[in-house]
Amino acid sequence: MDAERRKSLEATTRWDPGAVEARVFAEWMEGGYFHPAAEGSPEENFSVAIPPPNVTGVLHMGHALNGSMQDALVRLNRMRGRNTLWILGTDHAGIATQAVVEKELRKEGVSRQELGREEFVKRVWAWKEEYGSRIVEQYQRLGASCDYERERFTLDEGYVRAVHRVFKALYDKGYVYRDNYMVNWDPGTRSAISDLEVENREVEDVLYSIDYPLEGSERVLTVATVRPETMLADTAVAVNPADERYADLVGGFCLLPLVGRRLPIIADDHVDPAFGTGALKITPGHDVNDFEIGRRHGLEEITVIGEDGRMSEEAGEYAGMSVAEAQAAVVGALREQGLLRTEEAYTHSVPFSHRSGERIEPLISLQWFCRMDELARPAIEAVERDEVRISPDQWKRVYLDWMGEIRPWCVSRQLWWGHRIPVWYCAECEGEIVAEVAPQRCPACESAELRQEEDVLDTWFSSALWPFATLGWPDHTPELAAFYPTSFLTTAREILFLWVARMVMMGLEFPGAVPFRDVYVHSVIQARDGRRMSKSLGTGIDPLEEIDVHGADALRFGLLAMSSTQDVRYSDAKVEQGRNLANKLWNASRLILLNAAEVEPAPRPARVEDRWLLSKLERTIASVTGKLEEYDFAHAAQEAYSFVYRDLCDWYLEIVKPRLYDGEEANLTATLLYALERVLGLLHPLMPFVTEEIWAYHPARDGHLVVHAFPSPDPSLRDEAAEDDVEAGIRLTQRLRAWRDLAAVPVAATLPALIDGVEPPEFVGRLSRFAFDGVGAEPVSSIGPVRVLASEQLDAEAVAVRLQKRRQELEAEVKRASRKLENEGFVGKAPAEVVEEERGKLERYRRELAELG
RNA sequence: GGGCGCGUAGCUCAGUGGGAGAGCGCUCGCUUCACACGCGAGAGGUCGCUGGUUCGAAACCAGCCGUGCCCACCA
Repeated sequence: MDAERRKSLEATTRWDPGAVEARVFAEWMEGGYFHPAAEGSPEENFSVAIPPPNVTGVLHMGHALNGSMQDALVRLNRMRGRNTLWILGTDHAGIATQAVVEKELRKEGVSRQELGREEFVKRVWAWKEEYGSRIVEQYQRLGASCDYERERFTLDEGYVRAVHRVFKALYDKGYVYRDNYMVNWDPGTRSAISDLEVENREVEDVLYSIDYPLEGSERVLTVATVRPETMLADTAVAVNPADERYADLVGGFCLLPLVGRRLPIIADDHVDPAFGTGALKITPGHDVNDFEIGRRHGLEEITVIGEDGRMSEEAGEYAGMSVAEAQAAVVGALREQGLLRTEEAYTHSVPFSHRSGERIEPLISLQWFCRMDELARPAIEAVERDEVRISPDQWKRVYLDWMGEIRPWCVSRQLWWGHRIPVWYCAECEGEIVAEVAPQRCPACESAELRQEEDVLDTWFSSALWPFATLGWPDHTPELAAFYPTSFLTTAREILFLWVARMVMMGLEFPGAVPFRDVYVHSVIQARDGRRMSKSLGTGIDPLEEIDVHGADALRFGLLAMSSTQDVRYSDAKVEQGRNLANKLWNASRLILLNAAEVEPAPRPARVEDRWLLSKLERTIASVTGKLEEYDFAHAAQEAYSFVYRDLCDWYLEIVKPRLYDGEEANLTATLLYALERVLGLLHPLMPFVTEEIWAYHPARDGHLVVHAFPSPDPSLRDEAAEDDVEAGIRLTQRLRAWRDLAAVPVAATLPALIDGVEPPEFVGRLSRFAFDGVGAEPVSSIGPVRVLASEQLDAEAVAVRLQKRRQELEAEVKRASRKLENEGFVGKAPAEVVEEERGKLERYRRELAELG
């Protein structure tokens, strides 16, 4: 270390992440450490595909947690010498991105329709070029060691080829088809959406009972509905076939009020005789159940609500009204005619669009669908056989349950931004051509008048190809050969079906192998008050601000430490704990580095505390590494913290300070430098910046820590005897300090004492300020083997209080242990070693009590 | 309607069959030559409730109360 650097290290008494992080990150990038060669096999290599954030996105806590976990594993494996790739990229996010650009246009007073499709898509690309890398830069602030040179986008050129290849293949197999079917229509985005993008909310509606007159009779059939406006599209009334009340009416007709249409009365099992009157109006055009019933009975499908959420021409006098207006009008008319029997408040769950927040309007619409059952079968088997391991394991069941009941996926969206569906329609022969590239002529009739499908694909259709499309599939690229299947995936549970399950299906169907070996479903970090973190609720906490204030290492540590298998509230305290740990590490390292002699780092224990430290370090390395491997990030972080604070700083460094300041003991500095090197390596996956920066001052440094060897276990350094001896010494030191405190001894006073029994390690007397060479004076108290001698620094009364307290503690313990040992059941049935242990305790307590007198 | 969680110190959370733990907060004491983002010592808990299993339960079982999430086409 040259004089300049030494001076700077001496002066920097606090870890200052703001001054260091950007520089260290730039060094990593320059070193090219994140950009592996496409060599080796997926079995030897380690690869992770990042869940691609939306291009419109800004880094939120979910990304930060997810990223901290992935980076911990990526760095661990890179340091272990594996060829490691972390694939990065962004998602074109159809609806979100289109909405952002449309909003911009509105400010300019232009609509996308006025602009036209081609121009609009150009505008979105321009937006993407300008703002699309924002979130990627934010991942860099976190320290994420992604391969930024291989960044991908779900709409880039190669990706489009992959999507077209997949669409055509699924079409050729008959999985993808076009059909008029009931879909979840989102009036907000004016597009169909999939079942998974629908969320059900409890809503209070009014349940209306309406009388439908029977044809040729004075009787009426009373039906119940929360959506009277849809009656305009009714085409039947259904009753349960077993319902005797209506048996004679089945096959007859009733008359639809307001409209006058004759409605057949049909029997269907779906009808619950116990609900309402047991008669159900059937609206195949606007209700999912009714649609199914209608198809079973061959009913007419009438549509009275348009895609704009307003009543259509078919609604007659109600045409043009909003759904709410039509409802009021219909109810008014029914009331006037005396057909409205009852109105009651009714709470039920109603589908809403997850995208726009608007109430879903079930509509019959011509859309593209993908049949899923064939694709699901191998994806179920792969998880059942643990070829894809999902943990924590309750999520495996959730995955399997959902896959078992999978339904067709509506993949078309009425948007402009996205993968335009590669289907062309011939104007001449009306043929349908599915092709990977735009065809020039119709293969059937040679016509050149071809029109491409207007709709685009669901964004999740392209995301489903992420792990292999990013590696160059459908080409046989070196990247694909080296890194597919990927090793590991972390994800939030909300996209288990939307994304993870579909990747497994597509991976098996196309490259023909599972996309990843391990899926870890992490918990949700909630806002401080326990609500969801959400931008709209204003409950989000900005990870970038946390990084500004406490540093990236602090945030990473905090997030990992607070993560758990259950959802947790965001804990500022844990982030501060991380910041404190970074600072502690920095200062402990300063102590070592500024006092280190010029020696090779090596474990050269000279005293029992050295053997203890090395043994504890071994234990910690094994344990922390094991926790990381089983994705137990919280305990990995806590154990690393505890080692650094407790074992290394509070005890070992305090114990060896005199030896260190002496500067004559080469063995000690060799051991310290060795321990420091291993600690930095161990902590680097969790806290990359501070560890890399400290490493820059380490005399053994031969390159960046990011590619330094991760500490491998060295069982020869385990020493249980040293651990026992030093830990006994630590406990004794703590008891002596507590004794002093209670006896109100001045802090600086050194108390005379002597040892009766086994000599404790040297540090005990020093750290507790007892001198064990006392002679002559009278013992006033015993603490283990230590006999405290009378001196003018002792307040007799305070000592008496202290002794009394200890006596009471011991008496309680003796009582507890005796009672246990007098219990015949315990002595007779508990394992022998448990009983033996209890006997030992009792004896020790009795002995100490006797010593106290 | 079905499923999965959770209820432990003032707060946020670990612990899942043998003496209640961590971080933060709180109290007391420290200008100790790495660090006050520090050091030392403490206080603080009928482990939601009720039963059961067991020599022994915070942990296992049952019921109840409270609370969160996911899935679901009964108007």
